Amino acid sequence: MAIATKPRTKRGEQRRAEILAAAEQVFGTKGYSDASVAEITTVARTAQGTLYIYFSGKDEIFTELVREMGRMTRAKVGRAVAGASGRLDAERRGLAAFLRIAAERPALYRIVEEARFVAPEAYRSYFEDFARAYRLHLDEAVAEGGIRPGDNEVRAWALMGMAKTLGERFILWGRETDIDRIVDHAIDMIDHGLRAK
Amino acid sequence: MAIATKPRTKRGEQRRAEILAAAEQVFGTKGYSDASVAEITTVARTAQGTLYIYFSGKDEIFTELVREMGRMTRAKVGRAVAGASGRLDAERRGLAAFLRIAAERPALYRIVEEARFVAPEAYRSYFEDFARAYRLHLDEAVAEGGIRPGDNEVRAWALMGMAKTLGERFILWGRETDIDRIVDHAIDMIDHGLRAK
DNA sequence: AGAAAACATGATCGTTGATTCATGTTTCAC
DNA sequence: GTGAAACATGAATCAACGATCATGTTTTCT
Repeated sequence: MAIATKPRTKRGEQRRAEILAAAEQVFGTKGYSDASVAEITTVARTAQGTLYIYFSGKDEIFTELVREMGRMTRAKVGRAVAGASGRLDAERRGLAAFLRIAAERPALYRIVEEARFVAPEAYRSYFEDFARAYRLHLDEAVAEGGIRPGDNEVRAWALMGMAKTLGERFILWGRETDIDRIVDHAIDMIDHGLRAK
Repeated sequence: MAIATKPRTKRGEQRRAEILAAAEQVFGTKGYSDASVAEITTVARTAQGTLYIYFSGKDEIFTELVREMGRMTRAKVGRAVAGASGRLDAERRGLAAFLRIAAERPALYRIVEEARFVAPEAYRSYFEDFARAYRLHLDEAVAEGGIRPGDNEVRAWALMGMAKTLGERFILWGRETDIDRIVDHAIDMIDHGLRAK
């Protein structure tokens, strides 16, 4: 696999973006191994060889999509959480933002999950980066008395796991349109726990 | 792909089991597509053709492993939860049992997750069967006043998601040996929620 | 013991699909 | 406007691997 170069012209940028968009669609619907380079380039309306100008191979283009999802998720969730009134409000906004991403880019969502097997490095850093930030926010909230003390590393991963699985079940499979309904119920549990008063 | 038959002799039973065990190991370490039938049969110390006496193909043996994980998880978690003093104790025992399975059979754990892409039907029924039972137990607990009312479908999936992700992070990646520590912290959140009193 | 069914073998077949590259076209700096 | 660099093409290559099957061995049943 030869090394690929960054595009140096406007046309190049565009081609690369077209190929990425096509790859998102094809990987997202067929999965990594059923997706062929031939199909990706057909959808992108380019020749097969063109893909290798911008990417070193099938796996690199896949990994790049995982990175894109990482950037997007950090940006959107970060923005959503920015104006929150406290940690529990931030949890609500963050979860809602995440589920909205799943609804808008289901292909990208699946790609990240499949990355666990196709691009384990990229998968791990996606979640570890997210967890690191998550944990820090929880630590701050504990310090400020907004939430009860506890193990925030465990909490961060538990909360990410909830979000992932709710997305899979209600957005990807269930095509739930009322995201707020899911968020309300999940947040109620995160907020108060299950124990009867 | 020809249809495969159930073994009719003791030797047959044993061979099939040997092949399944080899497949668990190979699929679990290399993943579905990097695992070759040749390697599975080498590990099982049989000829390649032998695999096709018991399984119709590479995908069927993989699916069978997902079913095995389903049976084992239902059995072990069911047994663990049986003597619980209430729903919250059942949550604790169930989560602990699940994480112990992840520690004992990490290959099987990975296989189930990869099934999402390799054998989606098997993957869905694994989790939907589990969710159905989970939800019923939560419904009962609400009826008996053991836990607060709420949407138990959302709760069941949220709780399964927590368990899955904690297993991945702390058992598969972190090789955490103190399972009870993880369980304690997670259950504390499930029990009381995050909100400061 | 003998026959039939079940099981085991592994070399071969056939398909698939990622990657390459020689040739042609477009862009852009000067 | 011109030349060099960048970009585009798609047919050909090549390795990998799942599945098969004709032949041989073992088990079971009476």
